[in-house]
Amino acid sequence: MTSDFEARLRAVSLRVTRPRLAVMAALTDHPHVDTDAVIALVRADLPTVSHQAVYDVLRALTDSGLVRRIQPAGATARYEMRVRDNHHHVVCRSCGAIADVDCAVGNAPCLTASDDHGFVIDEAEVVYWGRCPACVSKRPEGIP
Amino acid sequence: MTSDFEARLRAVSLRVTRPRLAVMAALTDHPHVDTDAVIALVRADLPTVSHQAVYDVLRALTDSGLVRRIQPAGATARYEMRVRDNHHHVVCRSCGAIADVDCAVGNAPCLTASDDHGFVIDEAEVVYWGRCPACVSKRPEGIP
DNA sequence: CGGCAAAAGTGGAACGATTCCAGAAAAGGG
DNA sequence: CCCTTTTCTGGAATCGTTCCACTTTTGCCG
Repeated sequence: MTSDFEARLRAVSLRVTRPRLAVMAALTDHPHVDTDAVIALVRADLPTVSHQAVYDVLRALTDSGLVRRIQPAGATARYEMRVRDNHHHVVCRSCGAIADVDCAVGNAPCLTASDDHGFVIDEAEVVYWGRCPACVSKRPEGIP
Repeated sequence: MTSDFEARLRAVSLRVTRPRLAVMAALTDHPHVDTDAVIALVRADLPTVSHQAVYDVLRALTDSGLVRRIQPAGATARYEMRVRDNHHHVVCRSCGAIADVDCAVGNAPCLTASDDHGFVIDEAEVVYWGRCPACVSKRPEGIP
């Protein structure tokens, strides 16, 4: 597993460091976590890692395409390892929980805007907003 | 025009105040502006309005559905008056420019996730990422 | 028309996520 | 094993936004 992470890092010419491996392990076990959670998870293994290192690692991994950053409106950034498969997310308005959703209508339509205003579009991001099962059962009616 | 804004405010039982009318006028003339820009536009008419008043007004209008807040990942919040018509946005990766895009595939598919994980979904938000005509013509290749 | 309670606005301080910075440590090619 | 470059540390700074206590306005009501 670690050697897999190593290979992926080398494939994008990033050096293999303990903080990077720890971040990749954390994201593999915990999809959709925010930076604070990543810091906590990484420090469980490597207690001396600085918050800045985690920010740097997340940026390096995101820039090189090994990690995907998702940032629902009004929330802090979250990260996941699942990448390059055009999946989307459902976000709970009450508790912020996130779940994966495969592309609703296949591949093509998601990337096709009705009028692109001359923009060169390379990605269509879809966020479904609603309430998760737990929040719905707590309060069947509207948001608290 | 102002009387239209008044009517809309009263319709959602909000008091009619100068700052609120000024914000509505600013958003009508300038779609997709951020809070700073709204503050500047409002102060052109009412120089003494505090930044806090603008934040409060934007929140009140957004909560009551008169204004829509959009917040592309990694950018500050932006606001628009066009509301309740299920339109989406294209965002330029280089300069942050935003343009409106009508729903790509009609109404139904946009709200239909392939597997909703038990979430009660009430909205599907789509953001198209790419590069605007101006940025493409400046640097036809990748992002700077 | 003038008064009153509730709603809005003012100005300034506080906050939280993220970034900037300069120096120390570690990675990996020769 | 050494040297250059990349990465990490620790602390300060930034930026958008929110919190707070107090003052002003709005709009209902007599």
